[in-house]
Amino acid sequence: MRATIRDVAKAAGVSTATVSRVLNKPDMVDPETIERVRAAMESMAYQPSAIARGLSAKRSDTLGLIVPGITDFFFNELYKGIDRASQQNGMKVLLYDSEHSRDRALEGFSILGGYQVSGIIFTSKLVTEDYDPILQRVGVPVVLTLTQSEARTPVPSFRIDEVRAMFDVVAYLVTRGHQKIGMIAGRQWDDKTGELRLEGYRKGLRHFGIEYDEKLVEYGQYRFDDGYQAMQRLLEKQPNFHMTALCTASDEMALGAIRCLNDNGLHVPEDISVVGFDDLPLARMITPRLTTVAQPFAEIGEAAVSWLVRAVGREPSPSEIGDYLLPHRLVERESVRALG
Amino acid sequence: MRATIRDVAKAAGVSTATVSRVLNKPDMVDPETIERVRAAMESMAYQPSAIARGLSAKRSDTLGLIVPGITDFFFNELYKGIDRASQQNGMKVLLYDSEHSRDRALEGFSILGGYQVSGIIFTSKLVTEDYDPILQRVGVPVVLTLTQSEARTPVPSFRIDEVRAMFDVVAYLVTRGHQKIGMIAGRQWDDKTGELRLEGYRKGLRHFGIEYDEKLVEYGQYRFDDGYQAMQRLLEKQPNFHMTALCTASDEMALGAIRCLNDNGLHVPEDISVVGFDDLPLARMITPRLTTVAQPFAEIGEAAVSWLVRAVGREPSPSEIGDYLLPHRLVERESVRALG
DNA sequence: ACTGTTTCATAAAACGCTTTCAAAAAATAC
DNA sequence: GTATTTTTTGAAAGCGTTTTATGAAACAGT
Repeated sequence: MRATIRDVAKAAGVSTATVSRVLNKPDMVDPETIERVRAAMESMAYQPSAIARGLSAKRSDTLGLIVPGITDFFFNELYKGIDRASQQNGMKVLLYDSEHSRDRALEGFSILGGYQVSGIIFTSKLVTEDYDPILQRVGVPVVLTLTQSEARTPVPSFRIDEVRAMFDVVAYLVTRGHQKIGMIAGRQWDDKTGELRLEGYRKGLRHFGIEYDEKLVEYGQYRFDDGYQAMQRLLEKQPNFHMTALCTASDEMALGAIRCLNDNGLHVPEDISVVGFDDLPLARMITPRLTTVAQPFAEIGEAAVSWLVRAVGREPSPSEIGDYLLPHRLVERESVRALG
Repeated sequence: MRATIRDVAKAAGVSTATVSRVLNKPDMVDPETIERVRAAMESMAYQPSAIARGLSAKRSDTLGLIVPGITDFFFNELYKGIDRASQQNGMKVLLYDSEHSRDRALEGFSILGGYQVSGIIFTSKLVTEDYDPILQRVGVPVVLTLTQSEARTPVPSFRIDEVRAMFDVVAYLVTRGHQKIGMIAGRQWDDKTGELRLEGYRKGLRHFGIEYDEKLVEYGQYRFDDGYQAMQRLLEKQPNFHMTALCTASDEMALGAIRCLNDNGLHVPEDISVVGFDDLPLARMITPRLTTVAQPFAEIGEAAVSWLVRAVGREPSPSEIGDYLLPHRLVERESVRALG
């Protein structure tokens, strides 16, 4: 049997209220008493029940995290930031994998609600209007990371400037002498991110007076196999291959594309330059080291947690609810060749 | 305000006990009443408080997972298995990152205990005798995955036969004509796994009458940079390079070694063959595709959860507490060249 | 009609904590 | 010294469930 607060109280010769106070607001209790209570706790290895505390105090010091898929390669970095910041604020994190399903995501809000989480971090899927009812009802602050909202309920989002990031990639490529620049873009039913990156690509081309050629663009859902297949289609669309550089909407797809190119006897960056997106840890591990856009995943996670911690228990002012764009960075490595 | 069980009871014209029963043991209540209660729940979007339930029932339907580091590449696959199995059993998972620190790991047990978890999955770090006190005290079943125990408290472990796996690698290499086989092994203060894999390597060599040469062996702590540096040392130790194949204790270190070789103008598998260990998702993504030992991470996670679910609430018989060795598999890809 | 069983539902007591309210004790003011 | 404020403590209510007695109601069997 675990020791309860009553056991500690009895051992220290005080009431449970006092024990509770030395735990939560020690400045309200006599230093000498604190000492006695602490000793009692120590001696019986007392660990307060987070559950009971949660029930009583109506806050659980727990944050809920909803991710679309635990196996997404960016998850680890994002979680690292969230975990770090949570810890600093004395919070635990409850993880929920929505498995890329809208229904499971919705369910996630309910379930996390059942755990009395103090706030919820929702990741990576566009939040559409049909989230409104649940968003209204959930009763705790919600923040978005790596995505944004189209719902009417105002929700802050933490991400990078996708358009600008992809624009930067194109600019970088053009500077290195590339003109025939293709793209493997992201696209799925609830994906705004994909759109934005594509927009950045088009904007880049336009800015440098390059015409948009849809034969140079294919789509995938961010995973390795999608990248591989998209590259395959790109290759088939133009037998006389003349693309000199390729942007992608994710490092994983970049990897897929590179694998596909290799399988077709093409080399990176000799035959074609490739730029990734994300800067996953593995980007610097592969050969050639991948030039890519670094998303500050950990920082995004930390920022989201900080916001949540600040927002819990009070109504955040409208000015606090907006899009927080964190700085991205183009990491030059070896997968891009300067032309001519 | 969230609706409580009392609200539902009132709306349905029954007592809270009845509502609780339709939730937990519907077979004890009249179908008609169930209907009424269900309707009431529906109408007020009732979500039971997992917290209150946990406090009252003294079980939280939550499993605790302690991992050494969230950014370890194998984490995702393991978690996938754990999450899947947990869900099937109506359990949630609470994650705790010990950050490779023994103290944090110990603390993890306490904290998870505070959340009334029904069981704990401990991962990847050798459990030594100093875990005994906490293991005794924790009061819920504990299982180990990807590691084993030297503590006196009996704890089951789910992993592969490390020795055999590495033996298989050597055998595979020898069959392909390799004789000068090096290894980048794992080793850290609390690492049994590293020892076992090294043992398998030595056993393999012995079996095929190859002499163990310590100049062909270096150590690292499983991460990419460790592999890179170990390879560097290997290269320095023998200027007239004559190793034809290299086993590694992890895919990440294999990647590091390959990067290092590439940086030194050596190619895989033309100049040297490399075998990884783990079969991380990225093993099939890189060029060359990595030949490696597949650990059934997801299955290990599932098995661990199943065991836990079976064990909760009763004293598991001694025969159930042992080492569960799940089958590994050597995945042939492209990083090994057949000699001669 | 009178027991004896089932079946279904309720009232009320936990579960381990926090927190409000009020009182006791100590410190300060006059 | 008493009156007033401040500090420190305790009793008890409550958080939203589950669960244990316990009791009505319904149904047999005689």
